[in-house]
Amino acid sequence: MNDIVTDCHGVKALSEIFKLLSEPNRLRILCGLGMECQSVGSIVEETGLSQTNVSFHLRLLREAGLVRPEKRGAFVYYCLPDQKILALLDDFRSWAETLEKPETHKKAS
Amino acid sequence: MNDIVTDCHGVKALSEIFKLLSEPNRLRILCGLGMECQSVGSIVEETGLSQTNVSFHLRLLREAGLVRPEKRGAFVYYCLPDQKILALLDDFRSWAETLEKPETHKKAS
DNA sequence: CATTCATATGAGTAGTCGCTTATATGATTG
DNA sequence: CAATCATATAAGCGACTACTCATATGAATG
Repeated sequence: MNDIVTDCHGVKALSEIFKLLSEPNRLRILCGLGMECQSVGSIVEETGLSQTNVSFHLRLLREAGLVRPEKRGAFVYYCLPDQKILALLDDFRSWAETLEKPETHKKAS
Repeated sequence: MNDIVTDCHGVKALSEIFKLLSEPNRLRILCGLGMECQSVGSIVEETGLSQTNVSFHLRLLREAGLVRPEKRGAFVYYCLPDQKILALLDDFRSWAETLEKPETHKKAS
């Protein structure tokens, strides 16, 4: 019995997570939530995105279970279900920094 | 310069990596490379994708440094630059399985 | 060198994504 | 309950993506 990785099952589900994380603004939202739960308005303020846009992204993250809403009066606070993702993101980032991109052969004609 | 980017630096680069990983076929290609370097033809066979399509995906992965080409006669073998990515993918996958997706409120009206 | 094999590139296209401009829901306050 | 605040949804548009077909490059072989 090989690894998940070796026989590649779960690829579809994994790719969907990555698709969510592939949007810079969504990634910023998640990063901002790292510290503590935040209201939508607070996220709007912090990111500089429109309220509509933030709501749009939050819905996608919410439906995937990447963030969890929490009603507090008229406000909705969004939280990370666990902190593990922050560590994962950090691992990924430090690994990504080690990647050597090949030369981009630009011809001076 | 008040920025979230200071908090979440590297977000742009990270999101680009995730975008590459967000395509199921690319993820499968990477998985297949986990064990050993493979020729393009071998990847085509293994994935069932068209040769053109595989070449297209390989270019993106190559340009990002996620795979490395290695000429062997008329063949080009593609390899992972390091095995770390396999561990990262596996970490991500097992974390993803713990995510609880919210109810999708279907009204039977 | 001409042909064949292995891979790469380019043009075109259907579908998806992210964002914007309205508008709706639902809670709070007077 | 009317008005306002906080958030969510809907429709539409431009940009991007993944794929296909056609073709190009470059190595191996006769």
